[in-house]
Amino acid sequence: MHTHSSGGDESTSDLLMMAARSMRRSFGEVMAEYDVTPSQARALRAVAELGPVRLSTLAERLRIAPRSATEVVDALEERSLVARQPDPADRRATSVVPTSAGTALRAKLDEARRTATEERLSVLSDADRAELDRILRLVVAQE
Amino acid sequence: MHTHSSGGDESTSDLLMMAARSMRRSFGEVMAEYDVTPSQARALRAVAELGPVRLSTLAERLRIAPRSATEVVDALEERSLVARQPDPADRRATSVVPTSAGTALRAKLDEARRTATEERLSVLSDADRAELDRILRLVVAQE
DNA sequence: TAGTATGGTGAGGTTACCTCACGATGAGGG
DNA sequence: CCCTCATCGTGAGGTAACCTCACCATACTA
Repeated sequence: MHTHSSGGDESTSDLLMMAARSMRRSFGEVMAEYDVTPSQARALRAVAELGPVRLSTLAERLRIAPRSATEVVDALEERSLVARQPDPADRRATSVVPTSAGTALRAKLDEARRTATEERLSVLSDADRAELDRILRLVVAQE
Repeated sequence: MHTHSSGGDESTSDLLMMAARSMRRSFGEVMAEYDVTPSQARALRAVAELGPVRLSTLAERLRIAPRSATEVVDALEERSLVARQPDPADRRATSVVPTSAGTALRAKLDEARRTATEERLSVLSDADRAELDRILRLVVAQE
């Protein structure tokens, strides 16, 4: 059994989960201020990144069922953060585009998310920070 | 602006979130095999750790409303993984204890979780692993 | 002992998912 | 050309995991 630790009794993966959760939590608070739910924020982000995108493609990107993409797009459309457009190439499809308000909010949220999450890493020295970055990249890289 | 990276375009916190998500995903698959939902697994774990525990205390530990603790305990009780007992010290309160089946399942899940999450870290050398552990401990330590 | 606080739970609501069925459209074969 | 079959989005309806609010029984405090 591994015992790499020297402080508490949590395993390395526990620590990773704890760190991630605390970040999620603080970003969650920020999102709440903007009155946006996590799933809406994810979807807005994806739409802003993908430009005009089909619902099915968006669903795939968000790893949710197409039906669920319909729902979150409904919510964003109601807030005028995205708009539905007929896809010129396929009359069955609708493509989703961010409105200017959507793009603006996305930028704000992105900034807030960055701030909230990076804040948690601010205790680290530059060297530790770089080490963490390097090691996590190894972990994430495996296919 | 920080640019600690040398590989992709994700920030360090993004990487951390990505790693955590992939771990959650693989553990989720394992839990599904045992037909236990994530919240049930968390609650079972907490009950097993805390021994006989009041619902309100359990709620606090799980960071959910007392009413929600009632629900998850209902679910676990229905599966005979925990039992409700009258608290001898306070007749309003009920304390929750794991059954032997509950304790057994908890051990299995714990092992499965460990395997699933640690698997993701297995690409790391022992030195990197220890470094990651040390650095994450710093991040998590800030109350 | 009256008044207030606390422990658990019924009732009812929300979010974010899901599956299934369906109508509209597209694409390929005979 | 039309018939079949796949695909696109969505209505209908369901679930898990939360929530608040109201309530009753019990405990604590003055």
